Amino acid sequence: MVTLAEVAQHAGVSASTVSYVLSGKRSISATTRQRVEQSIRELGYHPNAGARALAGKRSNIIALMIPLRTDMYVPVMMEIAIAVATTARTHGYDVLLLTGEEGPDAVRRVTGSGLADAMILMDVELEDERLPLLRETDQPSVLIGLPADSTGLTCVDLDWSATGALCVEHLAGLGHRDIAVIGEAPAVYERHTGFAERTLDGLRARARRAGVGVLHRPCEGGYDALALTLARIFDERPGTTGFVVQNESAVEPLLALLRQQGRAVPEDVSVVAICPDQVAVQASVRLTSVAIPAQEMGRRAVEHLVAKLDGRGGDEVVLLAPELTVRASSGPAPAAS
Amino acid sequence: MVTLAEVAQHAGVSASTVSYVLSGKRSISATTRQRVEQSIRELGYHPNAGARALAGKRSNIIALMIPLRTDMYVPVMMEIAIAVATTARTHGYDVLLLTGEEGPDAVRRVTGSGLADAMILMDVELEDERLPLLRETDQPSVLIGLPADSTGLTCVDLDWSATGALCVEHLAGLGHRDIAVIGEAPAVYERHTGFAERTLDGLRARARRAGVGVLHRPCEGGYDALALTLARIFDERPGTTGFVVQNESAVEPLLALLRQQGRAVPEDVSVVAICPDQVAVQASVRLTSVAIPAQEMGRRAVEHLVAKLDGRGGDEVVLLAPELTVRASSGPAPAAS
DNA sequence: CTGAAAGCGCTAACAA
DNA sequence: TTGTTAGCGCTTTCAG
Repeated sequence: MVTLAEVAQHAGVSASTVSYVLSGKRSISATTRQRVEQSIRELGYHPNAGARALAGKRSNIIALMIPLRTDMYVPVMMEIAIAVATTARTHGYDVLLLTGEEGPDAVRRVTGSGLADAMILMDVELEDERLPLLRETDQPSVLIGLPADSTGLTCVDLDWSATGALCVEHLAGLGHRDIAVIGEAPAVYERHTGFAERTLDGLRARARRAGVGVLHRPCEGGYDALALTLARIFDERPGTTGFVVQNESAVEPLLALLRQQGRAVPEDVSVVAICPDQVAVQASVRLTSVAIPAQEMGRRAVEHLVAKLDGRGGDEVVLLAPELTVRASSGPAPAAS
Repeated sequence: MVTLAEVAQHAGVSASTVSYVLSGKRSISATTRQRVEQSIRELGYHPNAGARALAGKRSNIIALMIPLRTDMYVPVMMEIAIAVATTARTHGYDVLLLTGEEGPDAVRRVTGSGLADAMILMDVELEDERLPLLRETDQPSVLIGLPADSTGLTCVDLDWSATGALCVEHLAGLGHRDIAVIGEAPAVYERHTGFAERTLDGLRARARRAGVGVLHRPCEGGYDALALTLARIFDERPGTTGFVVQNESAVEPLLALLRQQGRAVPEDVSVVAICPDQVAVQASVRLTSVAIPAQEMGRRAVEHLVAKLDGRGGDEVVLLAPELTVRASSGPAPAAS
C-alpha cells in the first residue's frame, strides 16, 4: 500500500505539500505540482479513505436509502439509484446503499458513525418515522418524495398533484365525463405513500372543477387482479370512457382486456398512463402518458445535497412539473349512445 | 459527537477496555461489560467509521459494481442488489454502490483507497477487462456471472447452460421438433455477456442431441420489434411450435401476437420463459419457466465473500441448478399437419 | 482481567 | 510557495 509519506519522499517534498497538491487548497508552484503528480502516477498512489475521513472529518460518501419493498415499480427506483450514483461521482462522492430494513436505526447509525456525510431518502411516506431524526441531525439530507410536513427538509419530487390534474385535464378536454383511475397496490395507499395520495388528490380536485366523475380503484398487478378490478369498474360506472393508470404492471393487462372486450383504444375508451416513457412507448398501444423523470430526480437530489454540503443552498421543496405526451391511446370521447 | 474516550471516562475504564467490549476480542468481566454497555447506550455512542477503518485496516464495506446499462432486465439486478445489501448487513458490512461507468478504474480506486474490503461484480462479460485487476489484487472478490476463464476467481451464477438445455429438454419431451429462441437485445450478445451466450450454447447442444432444430433471434423489447422478429421466424421455419424466451420485455408481446395470429398457447405453440417467477405468474398466460434466482445469487455472493474475508474458503465456481416449473404455456406438440 | 501507549495515513493550523 | 507538527478516534501490542 502506497502512502502519502512515500509519495512525498519520492517527490522530495513534504507530506503537506502532497496533500495540498491533491486538495488544491493552496497554491503550488507548477514544477512542484508536476513532480508530485508524477510520483503519484509512478507509485500508483490512492489516498486512504479511512485516514481522509478521520483527519478531514468528511467521508465523501452519500448514503442512499432505498426501500426493499417489492410492490413499487422497481425500474424507476433503479434508475434513480443509478442517476444518484453517477451524479455523486461527478461531485467526488461515492454512494452507500442502505435498504429500508433497518428503518430509522440506519439513519442513526450512519449519522452517528460518520460513515456518510449526507443522505438521500427514497420512498417517503406522508408521516415518515425517519423525519424527526433528520430534523434533529445536522447532517444534510434530501428526500426524493414529499412528506405531509416538509418543514426544515429538502425534497425533490415530481409534482404528483399536478400530474393527476394534468391527466384529468387531458381527458376532460377530450370530452370524457367518467374517468376510472387504476392505482397502485392497496398496500401503497395503506402506508400513505406520498406520491400515490397526492396524485389522487390532484386528480380529484381537477375532476371536481371540470365536473367529471372519478372512480379510483387500487390494484395489484397482473391479469387476474386487473380483470376483477375492471369488471367492477364497468359494473359500477358503465359509462366510463377514460382511464388513468398509475401502476406499470396493470398497463398491459388493461390494454389486453379492453381489446378482448371489444373496446377499441382510443375510439371507445382513452387511456392515460403515469409511467416512464419507455413503458409508454413499448406497450401494445403507444400510450399517452405523463413521464416519471427518474433520472432527473436522482440528479437533482444529489445536486441539492452537494450544495448543502458546500454551505450553499438551504431547505427547499423542488417539484418537477409534469409533462404529458400525447400518443395513440387517447382521443375524443365517443358520442353518448 | 461521542467518542470512545468519552465512553471510557463515563464508564470509568480505559479506552482499550471499551474497544474490547465492542470487538469481543478479549474476555471482559461481566460487571465491566455492563457498565460499558450502559455508558454506550446513555451517551448514544457510535464508533467512528473512518477511525475504525484507519486503525483496524478494514472498512467493513463491500463494494457492489452494477452496470448502468439499460438493456438488461432491471428488476433482476435490483433484486440482487437488495439481497446483497441485506445479507451484507447481517454480516456487519455496508455496501458501496459503484456504477459501471468508471469501468476498471473503479476497481483500482476502491482497492487502492481501502474504501472497501472486498467487491462483488455484476454483469460480467466473457472477456471482462476488470478481471486482470481482480487477479492481481489481494482484495477478495466475487463475480455474479461467469467469465470465459474463471481461473483464480470466485463466481456465483445460475447454470445458464443447463438452463438452456432444460428448456429444450422440456419442449423436446413434449414432441416439439422446431424451436425458436427469442433472446436478449443484440447488444447483449455483441458484448459477449456470459449468461446470454452460455444459455445459447446449452440450448443448442441439447437440441443437437435431441435432434430438434433451433433458430435463435436476438430481439429488442417491445411490440414492434417482436412483431418483426416473429414474422421472420415463422417465415423461415413455418413449422415452429416451441418458443424459448429469454427477454422479459418480449414475453407479453409474444403472447399477444400469437393470440392475435390465432395461434393458441399451449395447443398450437408452447412457450417456455427464462425469467423471474413473478413475471411468469403475472403474464397473460401463466408461463412454464425457469426461474432466475436473483435473491439467492446475491446472498450466496456475499456469503462467499465474507468467507474469504474471514480467511475461510477460496476460489470456487458456484453454479446454481436451474429449476423448471411447468405452468399453462407448454403442452404436447400438435400433430403434424 | 485491565491499562498505557504507539501508531494507522491524512489534514490543517502554524511557521517560515 | 513550502515545511513542521499536532491531532482525528480507534485498534492493538506490550505490560501489569
